[in-house]
Amino acid sequence: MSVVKIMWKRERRKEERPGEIVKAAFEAFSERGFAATRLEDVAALAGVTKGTIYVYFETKEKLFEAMVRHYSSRMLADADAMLAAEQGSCRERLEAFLSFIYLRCARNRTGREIIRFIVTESKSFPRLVEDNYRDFIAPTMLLVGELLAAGVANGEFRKNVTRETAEIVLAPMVFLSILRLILDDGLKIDEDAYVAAHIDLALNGLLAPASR
Amino acid sequence: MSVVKIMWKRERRKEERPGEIVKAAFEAFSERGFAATRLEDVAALAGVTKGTIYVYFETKEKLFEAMVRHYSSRMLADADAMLAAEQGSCRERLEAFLSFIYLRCARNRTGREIIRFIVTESKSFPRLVEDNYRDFIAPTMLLVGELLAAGVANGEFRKNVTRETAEIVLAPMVFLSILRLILDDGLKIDEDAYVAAHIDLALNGLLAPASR
Amino acid sequence: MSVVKIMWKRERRKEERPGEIVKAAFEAFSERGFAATRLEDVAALAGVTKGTIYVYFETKEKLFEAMVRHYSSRMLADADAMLAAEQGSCRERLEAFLSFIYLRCARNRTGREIIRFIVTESKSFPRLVEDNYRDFIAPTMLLVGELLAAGVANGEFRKNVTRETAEIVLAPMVFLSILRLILDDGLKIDEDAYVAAHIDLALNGLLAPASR
Amino acid sequence: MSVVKIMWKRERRKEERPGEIVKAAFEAFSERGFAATRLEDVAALAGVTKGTIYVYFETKEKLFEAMVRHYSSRMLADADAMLAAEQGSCRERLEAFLSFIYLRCARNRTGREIIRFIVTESKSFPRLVEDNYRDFIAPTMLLVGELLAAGVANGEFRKNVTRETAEIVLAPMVFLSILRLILDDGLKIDEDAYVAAHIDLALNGLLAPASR
DNA sequence: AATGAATGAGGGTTCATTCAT
DNA sequence: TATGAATGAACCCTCATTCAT
Repeated sequence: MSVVKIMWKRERRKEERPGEIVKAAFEAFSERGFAATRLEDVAALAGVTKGTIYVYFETKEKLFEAMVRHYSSRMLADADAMLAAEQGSCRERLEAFLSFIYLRCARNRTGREIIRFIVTESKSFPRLVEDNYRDFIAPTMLLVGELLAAGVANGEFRKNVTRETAEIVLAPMVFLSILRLILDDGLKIDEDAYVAAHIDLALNGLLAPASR
Repeated sequence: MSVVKIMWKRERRKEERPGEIVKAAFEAFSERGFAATRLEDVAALAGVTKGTIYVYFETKEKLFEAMVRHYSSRMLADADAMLAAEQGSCRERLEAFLSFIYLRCARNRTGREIIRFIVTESKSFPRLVEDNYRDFIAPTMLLVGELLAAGVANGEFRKNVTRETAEIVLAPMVFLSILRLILDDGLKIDEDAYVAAHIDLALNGLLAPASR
Repeated sequence: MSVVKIMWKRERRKEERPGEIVKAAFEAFSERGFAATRLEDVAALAGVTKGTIYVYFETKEKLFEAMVRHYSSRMLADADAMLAAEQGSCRERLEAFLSFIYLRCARNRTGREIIRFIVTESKSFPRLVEDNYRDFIAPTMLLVGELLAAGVANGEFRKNVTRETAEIVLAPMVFLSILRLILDDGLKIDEDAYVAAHIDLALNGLLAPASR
Repeated sequence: MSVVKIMWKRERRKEERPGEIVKAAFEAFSERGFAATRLEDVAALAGVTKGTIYVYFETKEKLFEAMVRHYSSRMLADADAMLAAEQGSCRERLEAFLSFIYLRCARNRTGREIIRFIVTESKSFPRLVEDNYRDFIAPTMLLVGELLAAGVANGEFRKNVTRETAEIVLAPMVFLSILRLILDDGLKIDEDAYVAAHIDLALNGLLAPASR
């Protein structure tokens, strides 16, 4: 394949190019952040030259935004449907949702890197935060909030669920993402055990029955 | 008289310069990240010129590292002492420790920005993560882990505390930091209520007594 | 039927393409000068794509030269014939020629822009000047010079007509062109009055009869 | 001198640098026009590196504007004073003024190149035309207009002096400038004879006394 | 003949770093 | 010690040109 490639000086692949460049941009920006990434690196990763990037993207900023949009767009997509589809008690539905979101965010490199982009570039790309908050974070919190409220209503959950509980319930997932992001392969954690511990703690708390 | 004054100013400055530059570096790097920050911005904030920075710091990288080291060094310092000093039940000590660490990290801009630096520059400054993990994150987890173990041992806490529980217990604090970092003043959360909800959930869990 | 039509369009296009490109080149190069004009602009104005230009012209330079040649070629064409055809006194013939050349150069956008090209690109395209001087400027001066000489010979004109008089007689026409070029619509001059004043001054001079 | 220069890797000449760069800019922009001139050429001519230019000028455009402003600022400066100081008849004062302005514009390379800049870059730098028209061209025309009006008033000049006469009287000077600009050393004209012929024609016209 | 995706050399601009003062 | 003029490597972006279709 690469031999053929070498023979073809100019490959014309209008359909595929943008996708390849966005993918390369994801890898490059993940590796070094927006400012420190050279467009030449993106180009090299995509197997094109610098100029080609500008055929499809106006500026480095626009490429970055397009890339984040591409990778975050599919995130919430079916979360809603998934939660709606889920049957059973609120507890079961919460467990299912947590498992689902772990899969989508923490245990999925794409999800983790999106989180990194948001933290890393929130100052330079305020829209990145705005969009993600509006389209992903806020709706997720809302979903969980409604689930919690339903649980309180039907007596499954304790009455002291508050406005902040959703954030607190989801926090361990974000934290695991962060730990993976900064420690990479250095993180020695059994993720299944982590998720199980998370669910257990969220549902049952630390206190022994006797202590209550 | 004015001669004496001028000399005084110079003498004092000599001592304070590095500190002023480190402070300026914190502000500048917080605002734009490492790569996008110009040494000239740091210099302007410090009230000196670019050249002066090189009197005290070899490179931009060294300045960044020195700055992070400076601001994170005092973090753990007294956490240990504080926890040791704390009396009372494990539950009380945990509550105290959580409050303490919220104060130190999430509700303190310096702490939050250190978290951002770690997430933002972990790839470019692996030592930053290594040092912080070794000196701060790991010890903190260890402290909490020991506290939890003690609570289990004396019957205060449930028996299913695991290796991962410490991370999960602390996660909401990190998540609050992240939310503040990315939403800045846009975050409409009552932090006292958040901390209270966090402690309540960690101790009691979601499930209503009847559901258990 | 539509097939025939389409073929017709193509056939006709084939003939017209170079002309359309040259026309577009004139507009584009007029607007921004040689260096600052992008071939893409020319293409867009011509209703073709960049590649098409290269079907007809080897380089940007060659296109520019062809364009200037095209628009300046017809300038002198009939000036000679016109002057030869003109009957009457030398004074009448000079008046006729000045009116003619105003029409051709100053009051005609094409003529003005050619003048601009010559001034603008004389350094980068020495041939442009050489060709225009040889084919247009020099012959024009010669024509006027001969007319002036004839006038001197037959007693119509004063005897102190010199080698430089032709340039001086024609200068106001060039100056008007320049003013139009740089002031565009901002030039508030009655061109008819200008031409009349020019002819009057050239023939009669400033001095009142009494002063001579 | 150059030996010394070679030994000094970095010359610090804050006072002289901007002037040297402006001078180099004049040479470079004269030679190739704004768009085709590389800042590196300017730097080389000024004996500095590209970066140094940006110590003193924000952009290439700003440098160009500063350069034109520098070289055209002194043009009108004393023209007014000169004309006011001039004694004698209107005819003598006009002759003196024409000689003066030939010296300032046509026979002075700086003056000629300013004229070229105005023609060349009028589209890209409208301010260049505006400023020069307001500060130089319009006042010059006004001066000459007043002189002509005075001459008409005192009977020296013919009564048919009009609004356009000033332009026509000055045109040969501009035309000589243009010819020099485009033909450079190729222009075989005796400038003294040209000026003399100009003045003679302007004053006396072409027509022989008998023809009037 | 016409297209337009792809190229890559080159230019404007930035900025960490140096060093004479 | 402090300065800031000067440097030059490097980066983003442009655009004339090529060439497979």
